[in-house]
Amino acid sequence: MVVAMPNVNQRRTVITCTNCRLNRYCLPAALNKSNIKQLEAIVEHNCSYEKGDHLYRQKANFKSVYVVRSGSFKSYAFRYNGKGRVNGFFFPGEIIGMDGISNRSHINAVQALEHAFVCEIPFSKLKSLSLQIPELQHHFFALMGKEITNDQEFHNLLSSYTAEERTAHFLINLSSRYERVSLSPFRLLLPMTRGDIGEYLGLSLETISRMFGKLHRKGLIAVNNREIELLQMEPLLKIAGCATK
Amino acid sequence: MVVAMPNVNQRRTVITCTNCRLNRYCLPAALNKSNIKQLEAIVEHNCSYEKGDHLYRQKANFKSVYVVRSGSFKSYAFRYNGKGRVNGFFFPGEIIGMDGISNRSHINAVQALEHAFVCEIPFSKLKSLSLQIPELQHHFFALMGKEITNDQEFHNLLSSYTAEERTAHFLINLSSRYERVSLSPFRLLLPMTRGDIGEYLGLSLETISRMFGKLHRKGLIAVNNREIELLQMEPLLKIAGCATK
DNA sequence: GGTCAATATTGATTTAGATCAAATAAGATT
DNA sequence: AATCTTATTTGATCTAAATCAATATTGACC
Repeated sequence: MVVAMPNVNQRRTVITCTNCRLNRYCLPAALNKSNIKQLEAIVEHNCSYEKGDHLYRQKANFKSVYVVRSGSFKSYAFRYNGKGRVNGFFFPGEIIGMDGISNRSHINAVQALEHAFVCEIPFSKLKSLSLQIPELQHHFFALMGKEITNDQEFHNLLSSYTAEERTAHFLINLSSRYERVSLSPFRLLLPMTRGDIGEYLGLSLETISRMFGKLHRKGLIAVNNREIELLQMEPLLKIAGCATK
Repeated sequence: MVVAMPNVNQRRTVITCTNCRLNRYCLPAALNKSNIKQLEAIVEHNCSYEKGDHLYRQKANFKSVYVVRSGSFKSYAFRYNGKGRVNGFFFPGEIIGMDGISNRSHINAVQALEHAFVCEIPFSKLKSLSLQIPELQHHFFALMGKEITNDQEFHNLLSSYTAEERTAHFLINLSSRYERVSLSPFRLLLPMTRGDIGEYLGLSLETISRMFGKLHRKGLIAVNNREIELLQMEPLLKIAGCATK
């Protein structure tokens, strides 16, 4: 059902895939106008979450995948031994919930880091529609493939990068994800704590703080609590282990 | 095309999905007999690789996914800064190549660790067939989903487990993968070097050797070069951070 | 505005695992 | 069998980052 709920970005307008500002980055990107209408019909637009609310919890039944419309989320999981925590952050245009596809239950919990809206897409309906629309099937395979390559590049990072390299990589990565949805790539407002970043990067929160300090002293970034400004991209990219074109 | 090539497991027999000893673990698992025939028609059975041969290299065009029939492979990647290496091992029944789906080019290279056979499945044909056979589409989504959850659990391991925990986890994980294809889960013949394991687990090769020694001194495993015997599963599972049912 | 709790910084100390360095041991090649 | 190369083990030392500890800052709530 399409709901007439005002949203941070598009007030007083009925939200649909057709008029959504993120449709270039989301599932509709692969579809023609009539197919987008079909997609719209299965999407629950603009579900609202407050900071700290859970989108789902560990072991919850898997029913849907979700796309962030505004705000941000973190996913986390612990094993029975208490180890392990944050394993992902999600920003507008990004898909949440693929951790439940194989098992029919989610291995992670997902929690809003700030007030946020998401669209919910029931997975069984998405699969049926994918059988009718080859482009949609193709696109969803590609999205899952992207998730796989991202995770593998992260494996690489965790198994061989120093604290400074990980921290720089984290900032560069956020920068490009912010840029993708027309947020400033040079002025990052972090919705997560140093502790969250540390768990995500396999470092202690103190080390994150120190690495921000180190990059600041090198003149590469400016740090003001949760606001990080990227001042010199070239050296940052180099430290992050990204090709500098 | 079906080829009459003798294979380690099934000599003097034409290999097809129907008669393959791995068909319970592979794509046919989800299909009925007539659908399996359709799948067979698009699979290139029994491509042979010698130790050290590459299945594909980094940045190679993505055309197919592969299923290991016998033998084993490792995947690896380096970034331009030289960091990062082994990021996966593949055993019979497991799928290789999903690192190429999103980009149409592979981010990893994949190399045989010993003499091996694989089946090659052209991805465009697999996608077409998936549009006709909903069970196949469902199953491939599930396989990709499984890859995603595995990678995320590995994120957890690399960001919060000690050297001993990682090493135990590695052994337990191999054990269950061996068991799945009817190999002994207690007597592991490792096809990879300590260096490969180290790169995979984000540890030095010396540390892998020392951890094998440590687990040996605790009486949990016996080590004879590449042959590892798991002597006490319960404490191993505990160290590995797995629930001991 | 004032109190409390959560978050972040900074310094001192410890430590797990890396690195350096030999010495075996196993496989491959002739 | 002898040689060479590659892989493994083991010990000594070093270091990056964790941990411990204290303080400072920010934000939430009454």
